Amino acid sequence: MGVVIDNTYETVRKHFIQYLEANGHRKTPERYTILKEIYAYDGHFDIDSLYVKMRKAKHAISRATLYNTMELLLNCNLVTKHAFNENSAIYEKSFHFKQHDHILITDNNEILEFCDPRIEEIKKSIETMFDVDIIEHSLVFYAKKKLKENK
Amino acid sequence: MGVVIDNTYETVRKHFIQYLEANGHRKTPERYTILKEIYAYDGHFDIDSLYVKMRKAKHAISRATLYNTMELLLNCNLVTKHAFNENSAIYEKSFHFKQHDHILITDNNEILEFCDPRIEEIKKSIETMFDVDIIEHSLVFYAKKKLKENK
DNA sequence: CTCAATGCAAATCATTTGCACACCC
DNA sequence: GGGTGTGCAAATGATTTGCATTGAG
Repeated sequence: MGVVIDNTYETVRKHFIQYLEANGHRKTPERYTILKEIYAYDGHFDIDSLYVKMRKAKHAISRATLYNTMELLLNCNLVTKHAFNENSAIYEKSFHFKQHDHILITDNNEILEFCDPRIEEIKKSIETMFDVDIIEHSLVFYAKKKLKENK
Repeated sequence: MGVVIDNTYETVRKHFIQYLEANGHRKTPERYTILKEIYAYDGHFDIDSLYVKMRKAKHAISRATLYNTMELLLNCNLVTKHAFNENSAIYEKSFHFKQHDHILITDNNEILEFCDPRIEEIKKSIETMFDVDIIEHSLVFYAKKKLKENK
């Protein structure tokens, strides 16, 4: 019961290779390294965190290459990009992961995830009402943790 | 039937004055000018557009002051700030306007607005499920206009 | 008078770009 | 070999900051 989803690095790498070949991009070691490090992340990350991670792992990969490669990974849907805060973009790996939306705990910048089918319904209504095709959406709740009642 | 809502500049100005006094901020002419120009806007705007508008109206107000004042106006809920695109922030006046969410038409960066009560329901579910208080939310649909069927 | 607010210019920070060199194809 | 990809450093663009001056209270 339930679909077995395979998003191990090996599978994801194959997907990336397909994309690179289909679009005439070179298969450089840097690109694989970046993909691997991204898929080793548990949650969300920004470019600077990724850059530091690379440095610690002794990979001499420049920021320019990180930005370049993120563009490729976005195009083949292996990562997703968010603009939660106005400063730096936040990314997360996204291959075969269940689509979800986010809750930002403003106290500590913690990021939670949730799925709610009603968003899909709203989306359908909007498409009909405005005669548009919705390509994607972003729903973020900004919240505070409820204080424990120590009555 | 229905509540009469007053968001003329005069009323909004009173609200701003209350806020300034309550927080010990000075009532400078620049602040009133900025509020007035913002409320003369029909839709959304960014800081640069506002700056140019000021210049054309012969108001010698610096960008620094614009940024400062936006902060005050955000605090007293007279404007709302969005991060639709990752570059520059987008603002809109918000006093006693019906809360709404946005559709971004990616072809031409047009911004549409909609209200859907189901978001409020989702919000309540999330608050219960995660034991948090949601302060605000942001829902954006990125869409393309549907091509006319000329069959 | 005093200190917060302003205007200007310089500083910052994420991201982009230009260019010489490296290496995938 | 040829041209894309890379690293580096410089450029960009939005926003912030430092500081001398102004003016609201």
